This record gives sequence, C-alpha cells and structure tokens, in this order.
Amino acid sequence: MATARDVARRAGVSTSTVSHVFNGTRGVSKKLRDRVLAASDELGFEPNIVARTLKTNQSRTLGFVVPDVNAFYIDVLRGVEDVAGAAGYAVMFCHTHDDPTQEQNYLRLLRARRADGIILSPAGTYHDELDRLSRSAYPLVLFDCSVPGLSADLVAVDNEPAAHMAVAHLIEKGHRRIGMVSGDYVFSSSERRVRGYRRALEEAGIPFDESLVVSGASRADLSRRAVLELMSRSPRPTALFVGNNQMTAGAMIALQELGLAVPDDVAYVGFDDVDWASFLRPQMTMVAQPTYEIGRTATQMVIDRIEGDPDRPARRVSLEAKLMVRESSGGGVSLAPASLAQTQDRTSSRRLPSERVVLAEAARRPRVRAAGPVRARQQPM
Amino acid sequence: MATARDVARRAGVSTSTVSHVFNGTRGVSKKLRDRVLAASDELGFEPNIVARTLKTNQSRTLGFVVPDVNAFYIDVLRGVEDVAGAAGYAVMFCHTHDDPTQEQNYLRLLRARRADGIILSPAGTYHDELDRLSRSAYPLVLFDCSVPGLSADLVAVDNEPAAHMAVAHLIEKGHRRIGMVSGDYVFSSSERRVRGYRRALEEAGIPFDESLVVSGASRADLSRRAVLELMSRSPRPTALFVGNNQMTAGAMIALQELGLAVPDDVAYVGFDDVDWASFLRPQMTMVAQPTYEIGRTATQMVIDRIEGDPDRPARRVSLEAKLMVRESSGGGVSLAPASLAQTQDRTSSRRLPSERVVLAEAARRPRVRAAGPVRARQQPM
DNA sequence: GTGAAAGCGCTAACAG
DNA sequence: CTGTTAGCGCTTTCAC
Repeated sequence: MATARDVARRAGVSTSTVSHVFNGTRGVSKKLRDRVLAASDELGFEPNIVARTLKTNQSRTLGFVVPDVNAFYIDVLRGVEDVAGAAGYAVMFCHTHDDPTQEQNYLRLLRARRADGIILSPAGTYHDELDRLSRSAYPLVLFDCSVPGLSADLVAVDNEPAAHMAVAHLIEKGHRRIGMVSGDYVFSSSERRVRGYRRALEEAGIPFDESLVVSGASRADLSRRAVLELMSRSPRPTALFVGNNQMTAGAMIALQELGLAVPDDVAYVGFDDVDWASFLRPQMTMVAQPTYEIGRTATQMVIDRIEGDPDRPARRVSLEAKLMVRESSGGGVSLAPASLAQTQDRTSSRRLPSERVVLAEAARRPRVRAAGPVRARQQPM
Repeated sequence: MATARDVARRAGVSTSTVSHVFNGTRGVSKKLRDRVLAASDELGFEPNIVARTLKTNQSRTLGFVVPDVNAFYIDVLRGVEDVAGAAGYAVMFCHTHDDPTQEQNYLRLLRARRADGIILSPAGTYHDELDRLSRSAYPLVLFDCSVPGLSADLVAVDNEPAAHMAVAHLIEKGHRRIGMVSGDYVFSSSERRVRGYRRALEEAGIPFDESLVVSGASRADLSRRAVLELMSRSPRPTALFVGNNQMTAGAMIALQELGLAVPDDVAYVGFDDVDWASFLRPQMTMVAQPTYEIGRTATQMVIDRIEGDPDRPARRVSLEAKLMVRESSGGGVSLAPASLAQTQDRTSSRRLPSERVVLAEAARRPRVRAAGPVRARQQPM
C-alpha cells in the first residue's frame, strides 16, 4: 500500500507537507495541496493509522465491552457509536460471552492496541486486568453496574427506585404476595433491585418473606427453575417481579409449563425491554432503561477523561428508568398491535406499544454527582 | 507505560533479547529469560502491539462486519472467535446498522488499521471500498450472501435448495396456495430463495402466481405490510413462507392483527432460527442455518488467504440448511416445553426444541468448489 | 510556506 | 547465545 513518502515523491514535495495536507495542521499552498491530493488519489493512499498511533500515542479508538449481546446492549451501542463517531473515534466492539476470562483478554487486547478508552459493562467481579487499568488511570467508564472494589466512572440506571416503582405498581394492583427472581449478586445491580423490592413492601406494610426471593439466576435456564420454585410456595405468589430480560425468557417458559395464565393467575413485571416483548401475548409490563442515553452519556464521559484530566475523581451518573405498564401486570391499556418501528427507532429508549409511562420521564439532564472512590465503593448502584 | 527498552535496561540485556523472550523467536538462556520476565513484571510491561504491527505489517486482527445484530450473527461470531482465537487472531466486530455508508466507513477503518483480513456479511450492493479491497487482493471473505460484481471468497447456505425444501414441505402438507415474503433483491440470497420457491411449485405442477410473492421486505415493518397484502388475495393463501428472521417478527404481528391462527388458518415456515422462537406458540417451523459452522469456515478461509496465496482464485463454500419441522407448519411433533440451553450451546447450530430434522445433516465437510471470478459473478448464492 | 530529520517501540537481519 | 542497528510510516520540531 502506498505510503506518505510515495505520495510525497510523486507530488514532488516533502513527507511533512503530505502529512500537513491530510491533517490540516499547517497552511499549505493551494498548488502543493492539489498536487498532493492528486498523487494520493492516483496511488490510492490511505494514511497508516498504525504508524500515526505509534507516533502520537493515541489511536482514536474506543473499546466497548459487553458480557452478552441483546437488544439492551445494541441500543446502548447505538448511542456509543453516535457520540464516538461525532468526536472522531472509532468503536471496537468486544463481546465476552459472559466469561470474566474473556473479559480480561479483551481488556488486555484493547490496552495493548492502545485504545484510548474503554466502556465496559462488567461480566462480574474484580480482576487483575481491571486493577491494572484503574491503577494506571486508564480512561474507563462502567455502565449498567459497578464492580465492588473498583473506583471508576459509572453510568447506570438507579436500580433501587426502578425496582421499587415496579413492585409498588404490583402492590397498587392489589398484590401482597409478590415473588422476585433476582440476578446474581455478583452484579451490584441485582442487589439494588432486591433492595427496591423490599422497600416497596415495607412501605406498604407487607412483611418481607425471604422465601419469595430467589437470586443468582441471571441466565434463562436458571430463572425458569427459580420461577418453578417460587410458584411451589404456598400460598402461591399472585405476582412476579423478574430482574432482567434474559430471565424473562425463562420465566415465561416456566409459567407456560405450569399452565398459569398471565395476568389472571400471576401478574408479571419484567426488567429491560426486549425486542421480542411485542410478540408476546399478553404484552409485558416492563421497567425500561434509557439505553441510547446510557450509551451517549458513557461515551461522553470516557472522552472527557481522555481529553481532560485522567486523575479526576470518579463520577457517577444515574439515569431514570421508566415503567411501561401493559397487560401482564393487569394494569395496561390494551391497545393496537405492537409497534414495528423498533429497529429504526434512534431516540432515547425503544418505542413501545400500548404503553403508559408511570414515573417521570427519563431525566434529560442526567443528575451527575461526584463521588470519591471510597463513597463509590460503598454505594453500588 | 513501560517499553521493551525499559525492561532491557532493568534486566541488563538488549532489547532484542527482550523481544525474543516475549516471542519465543530464538533461544534465550534461562538466566536472562528470568531476569527479563522479572523486570517486565515489576514494570507491568505489555508489548506495544501498535509498534509491532508497524514493524511486521501484520496486526493479528480480523474484522467481522455485519449489517445487523441478531441471533444469527451472534452465533456466527462465536464460530469466528473460536477459530480466530485458536489461530492467535483478535476479532474486531463492526456493526453497520444496515447502512452501506457505514459499511464503507468500517471497511476503510479496518484497512487503515491494518486488519489482516475481513469477514463480511454485505449490507447490499457493490461500492468503492469493496472495489479497493478486491483490487488490492485484501483478504476478504463474504458470508451469508454475495455481492454482484465482486469476486471474493464466500461461504453461505445454499439458499435455493433450502427454500425449495421449505416450500416442498408445505406442499407435502397439502398446501397449493403458498404466499412468500422475500427479502430485498439487493441481496443475492433473496433471489435464490424465491427461485427455490418457484422450483418447488413447478415440481408439484402448481402454477407460479406472481401476486403471491412480495419482495423488498427485509425489515420487520415492511414484512408486516407484505403479509397483510398477501392475505388480502383471494382466494387467500393457506400457507406462508417468510424469507428471514427479521421478517418473521413482522409477519407474526400481521397474522395476529388479522386474527388468523397458525397453523389452522395459515401454515407457516420461516427462515433462520431466532432466540425468541421458542417462546412463540405455536412453535415455529424454520429453515435453520449452520451458523456456528459458517463462522468457523469463513474464518478458516480468511486465515488461509492471509497466510497463503492472496491471489488464489475465489472459492465458494456452500453449507446445507436444515428444516426444523415444528408446529407452525402443521407438521410438527408437539413436544415438551422449549429447551433453554440456547445461550450456552456452543455446538454447530443452536439447539432446538421439538425438532425433527428433515433434510440431511449440515455437511460436516463443506463442499468446496473453485470458481473463477467470472463464474462467481454469474452464480450468486 | 516548505523541507530535513529525529524519533514513537518494536522486530529481525547481521555480526560477534 | 547475545547485542547492535536499521528501519516500519508517520508526526513534529527545528531551521530556512
């Protein structure tokens, strides 16, 4: 492939002129600029980013690392790409398949390739590579949930109030025996959601019954078992709050196996909208996260860190979730058939059919609060 | 970050010894090797891949570019990562959101960053960047479908027989009026599928009725409209063959709107298994592609090209699809509740509930046939 | 407004 | 078995 030197020779100029033409880093006479452009065209020249990175020590690349691929992360990715693209960064997408070892590999790979910053939805716990990143003040922004022991920027939905809102909704519908399927406690988000569940019960004067919460069920197959278990309690719960979208899949199957109708036999509220939610009947009441906004915010934060002070104390941005009330909680307005515009929808959260937003809109100006490392450690989201 | 020189100084050796220790490219005495390793540990040294890439002109990185993210591509990605990882390549995942311009951007980005090769599911038509890639004999392997005018390695399901198999199945079930929703003709795969549909009809002596095929509907919302249209024909089709997984979503909604029951009012066969297929009732009869195998094969091919002769004529590998007969075509065995193992399933194609495989197993040894550029152009898959 | 030249951190002859 | 050294292709001082 042609190099800047080839172009320079052909245009009869120095390599530095070629460089300046392509980067606009200093004035170049129109005559020379035209000659350079012509020569570069003829040669099919494309500046070698690898060499540039070596020289400038910045790759204009961001790593985006997620444990899994589903609608939630894809929507977040959209926000990431939009902000990154506008700021001249390319995005390297890495998918760890829920494997912390893979996560380490990808983080190392990104660091070795001199990605300028990393946006990460952690697969679980703290590990060496995270330690190294944090120690070297590598621009790193977490989203979705925090990692205990790690002080880093974070953008996430405030899970406690989100869960509270969901459970309060069920209580309002008259339910008093509400089962909860929770994700694995390695995720700080799971714990926060259980906490919101508890608070909603307490506020309604309903005693907390430990046997109605099954945790450690982040995967679909485990959540199926969790629901089978919950539904064997007597008296049987009349409502179910299920902690994430993967788990909704398993939960639905369990209910079908048991022959329980939603919402007549059990009311249902899930977490995270999923693309197939619209095809389920009844339509699902769900806590929806402002996915696109999460992506935008996280990217802005990582760029701030790259281009600003890398030693600034960690920030935490919390965004609000919305409760999309539909049929499965017995509270929805049953409307026209599901909307189909999802795949095109580039606005904040995915558009949803027959929805009635219960809580406030997702904050447009996310509340930002500073938090020192210690505080961050004590208040997982 | 520490460099090889820092390590060398600290260990009292030359940089070349450091390099050889890390690459195993020549013998190093145990004494020196230990000193190097110790020094590198103390300094937290990580070889700078950017510099290495500049020097060696190979990045050990592969680009994986897809138009969309869904279960199909994620499964393919698994195969890609496994083979690439085993061969020491990292994978850079790029998602073009169905936008050919984005595709160009990503291809350029990959080339500028010196990815060693690219695995691409094209978003549509030929464009400049593809031209440049092909002209410079850049290692490129297409999968899923070909691009007219572009001669490149290709691995794809043989779409014509796959569609034929699906439609023949419906005919066998007694249907004679079968509607088809086809993807956009910019995809060679769409055209091949329609061809298979026609052949199945012809073989059964059923006249081809143009009004029963609606094309250009690769997106969910368009396929909904397509189904509404098809179902307004009189007499109404008694069966439907729908050309890809995105379209199944829209089709299901249309049928629900019309209040038509599957398979009693309309029999249904879709293309591509999707993760939410198991939650639909009735369970869907689908043409399933050997996704994992497609990923493995494509990656092997691109690595062959990188490490072998870049000017070898283009090869085309075709893999066989399977027909998973379930309830929606009225032909299934209704079995136990849907399997939940999908997300863990790392074997060839995703495990499927209540399935009866109709055609032969996906070929274990993919048939490879050489094809010169001209022939490749004339025989899109 | 332009060019010469010194590296960025690594690898790989080449020389010992 | 080990060290010296010349680049890979670019950016960026420095000098004109």
